[in-house]
Amino acid sequence: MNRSSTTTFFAVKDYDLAVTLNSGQVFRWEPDGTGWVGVIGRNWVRLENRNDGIAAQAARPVKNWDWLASYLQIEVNLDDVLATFPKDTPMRAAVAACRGLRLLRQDPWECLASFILSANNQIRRIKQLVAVICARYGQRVTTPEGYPTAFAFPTPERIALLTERQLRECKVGFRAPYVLAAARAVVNRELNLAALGNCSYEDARRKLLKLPGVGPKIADCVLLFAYGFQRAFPIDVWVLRALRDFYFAGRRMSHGELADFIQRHFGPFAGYAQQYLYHYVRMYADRHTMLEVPGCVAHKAESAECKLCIAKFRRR
DNA sequence: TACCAGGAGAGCG
DNA sequence: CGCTCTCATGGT
Repeated sequence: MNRSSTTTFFAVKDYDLAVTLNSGQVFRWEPDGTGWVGVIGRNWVRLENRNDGIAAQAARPVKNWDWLASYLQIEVNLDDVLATFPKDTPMRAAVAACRGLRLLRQDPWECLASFILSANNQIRRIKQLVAVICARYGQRVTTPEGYPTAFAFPTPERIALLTERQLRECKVGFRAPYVLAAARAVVNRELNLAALGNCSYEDARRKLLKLPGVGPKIADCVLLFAYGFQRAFPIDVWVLRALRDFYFAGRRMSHGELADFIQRHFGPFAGYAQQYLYHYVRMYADRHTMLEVPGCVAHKAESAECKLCIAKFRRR
């Protein structure tokens, strides 16, 4: 039995915190020197990469760190995941560019509410919205000496008590009634988030899709990032561009054609592969560089239909 | 100024 | 089914 301590260490290889915490799957982490500070549940945490793993610091002594190991998915052997990816050129390039990218296992309610806020929004702004909502309505959590105050993500009970107006005052815009409806659905037991993990992927997805403001993309984000359904394959604008340009020569695809291809091509860890594609194309966007991907069929053919390359180019 | 953002709902043919 | 418009808001 380990002694209670405010610090611990996870021996793990191929785990890059910067890539993982900035890959658009979570909105609660801020850089702190050479590490990262965030709140998981009611716990303030600081994480830092070491050569041979991850050093963690909490605000209070911790006896059992299982909750953090689960959140970080420490036990996942990344090589086993990567080995299942298709061996095509775009996936190879994405894996090479995103070394150490992992999928977290987040709290379902926080994940659901956060991704409802993500609709037609930008990551930078989603982070701001979440921070404001936590600061305004979340419970304050203990922080170590010298660190600014930190807040937990507000419970569905707390959100359900708010008015749409109060949420709009947090600048969430048209998403206000959606967040409110989700909170109320959880509180009045129309939706049992804890039970979704025991459902099949299809059942869980159907139940999430009943919520207003939750469509296929947001449902798949929650199923992948909070429940670990590895089949879930969120398709946002960037992933759609990546699929279209990498695998369909820049032409438009029907929904059926797309779903068919994804199921056939990406294997048992399709959701993981999706995250690599997403972060891969997005990291070039942030650098304002034109994406010259070996394997980008449309680009290789110098077709004007390579929307991904055009998008990068126009961002300069 | 116009367009975009880890979308989804409503109205239309 | 598939298309288009709209929904707040802030950044480029």
